[in-house]
Amino acid sequence: MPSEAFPKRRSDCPLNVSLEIFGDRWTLLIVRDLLLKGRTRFGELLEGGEGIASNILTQRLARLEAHGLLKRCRDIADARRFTYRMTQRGADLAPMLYEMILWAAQHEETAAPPEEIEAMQRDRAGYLASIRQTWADSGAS
Amino acid sequence: MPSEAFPKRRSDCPLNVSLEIFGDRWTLLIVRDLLLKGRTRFGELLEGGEGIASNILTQRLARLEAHGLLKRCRDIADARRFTYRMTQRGADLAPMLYEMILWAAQHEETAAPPEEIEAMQRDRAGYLASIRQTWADSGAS
DNA sequence: CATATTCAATTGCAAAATGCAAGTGATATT
DNA sequence: AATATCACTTGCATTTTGCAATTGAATATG
Repeated sequence: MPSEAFPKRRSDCPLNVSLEIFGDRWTLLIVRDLLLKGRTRFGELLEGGEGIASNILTQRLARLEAHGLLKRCRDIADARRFTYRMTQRGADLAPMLYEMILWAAQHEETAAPPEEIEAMQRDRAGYLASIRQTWADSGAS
Repeated sequence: MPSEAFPKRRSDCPLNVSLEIFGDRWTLLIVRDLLLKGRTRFGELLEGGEGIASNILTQRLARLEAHGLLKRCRDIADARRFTYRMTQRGADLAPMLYEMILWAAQHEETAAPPEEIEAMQRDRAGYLASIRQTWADSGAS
């Protein structure tokens, strides 16, 4: 019997599988903050800029953890705290994020500085490498 | 005052902009059928495999059209029908779809044949070119 | 012409997800 | 001991979704 985090799939099409894991308005914003902005704590994620509610954040973090995209650990220094870090599996979403960001920046008016977008476009590999760096710096194992 | 299809943005972050346009469980499945499977009609999209409801399909098609990702035309042969085709703007989502498909196929059990995934991975440019071909064949202008 | 069928879309209504404010318990700080 | 912080959790109103039945326009059939 499928649990809450793993309801029965509508189909096994890989695109659908992706959408059932992170196809909603919030999940990838959390991934952005963890992977691209180097955030690690609940409170930091709450202030992500789009105003996610704490109950939604809790639920999405639990779902991402259940799918092995992030891991949740007690903070060593402060036992009230947890740290949230993307796993390798989760960090592998970077190329997809890159394409989503680039599409919007090219086709819509966004807050992304044009020169940054041009740099992204010019050096995709470099951009992805810098994400891997951010991720590694956050203390991923 | 923002219309229904264009509610006020939560933020102008390009990732958020993308998510506000197609960040839900259904929209990209429709894009998949239009762009990758060469479907063009409402009835074909209804039978996409995941069982989308007709009211959701109508709403998503309208939203995609409002954002200029597809265009809706009366069928020349049968005036009851409409044809739905991705625009260039919409077809530019192909690299993102590629990454979403690849991620799921690499990290989850999916219906995608492993040899197809390996071929995709080996020749990204070729895969994207074949999508452009499918799209062009559907009669896009 | 009359009837039936196809097509895209709409309606009604139940169920689920979301948004928001307030509250909880465990831990830390003073 | 008193207060503050942190990560949730709860309650409840609003919104979105899912599903089945239905609509009206256009087409096909007898």
